Amino acid sequence: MNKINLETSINHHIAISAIMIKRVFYKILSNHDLKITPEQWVLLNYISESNGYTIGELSGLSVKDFANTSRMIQKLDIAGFITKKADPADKRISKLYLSKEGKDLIEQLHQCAFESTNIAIEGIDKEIQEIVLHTLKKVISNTNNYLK
Amino acid sequence: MNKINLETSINHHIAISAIMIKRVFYKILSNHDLKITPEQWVLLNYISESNGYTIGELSGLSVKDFANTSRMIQKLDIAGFITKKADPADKRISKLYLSKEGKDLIEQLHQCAFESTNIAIEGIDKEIQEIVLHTLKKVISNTNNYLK
DNA sequence: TTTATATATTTGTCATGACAAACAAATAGA
DNA sequence: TCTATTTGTTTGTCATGACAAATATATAAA
Repeated sequence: MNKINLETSINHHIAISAIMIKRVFYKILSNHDLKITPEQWVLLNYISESNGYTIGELSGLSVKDFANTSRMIQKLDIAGFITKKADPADKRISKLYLSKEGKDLIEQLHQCAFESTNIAIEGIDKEIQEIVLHTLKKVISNTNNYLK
Repeated sequence: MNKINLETSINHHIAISAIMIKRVFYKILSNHDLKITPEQWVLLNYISESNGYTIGELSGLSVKDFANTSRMIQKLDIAGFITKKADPADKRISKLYLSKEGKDLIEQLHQCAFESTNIAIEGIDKEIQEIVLHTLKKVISNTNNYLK
């Protein structure tokens, strides 16, 4: 039998790393008294980088389920960090923008993301970081191809 | 400002990889008609490796929240894959064992885990895999130290 | 134009993750 | 022994992930 050993499984360690990184990010956000989640931060970050993304576009960019993205956007909207502008040409869609509060928030979020990244990669050579990043992109592409 | 670029962020790519790997695992489990989740598989795997873990021990091993581990164990118990044996010396704890059904299941799960691992790491050199594994362990240790 | 299909989004449900609170049993201290 | 604290576990709540179904609008086909 092909028995998996979790202790030497890259898949498993990616999963654990992801959980731990998210916990650190949560902690840092909490330390900064920011009422936002790591997942919401990803969406806000994409919205801040371009004007007028739709929920569908954000869902694709952030690799999140369409339905869940829709709900997260609702929360960001209710919290007042984004504004939705209905598209006159297509009544199904809205385009998303950062509000003033969202713009203020995103500045602080970049700082939090910076802190959590530094904690995670502390003591890891730049060269190694490049190798790992490249390998993770390969993993993402492998899994993406399988799921297509 | 220290602006994070998600496209070159190791943290972000670890998160995305974890999501994609889980999707592949879900898909494979579904293909095999196995009514179990990737998270439950991790718990079952630990239970299969040693006799009589408690929920607390499993929670630590699997890096999962105690409360969530407790609920997942309830589900595995209800589904009939494990059995709980009350400890006569300490009435607070139960020790967990695989049932006959659980033992049958774990064989198939190893095969699924093997498949999903192969899909994820296809085309990645053994050497690189070692580097990535080692780096992920460093990330886990870094984040763990921060959260302590 | 009318109907069928495709697209964008929302809603519902169940499993899991984080976190706080409740509980019961075990253990330490007065 | 009795009380306080610790330990192991369970329950409650909210956010997210997966997935199915519903809804509304757009577009293509007849």
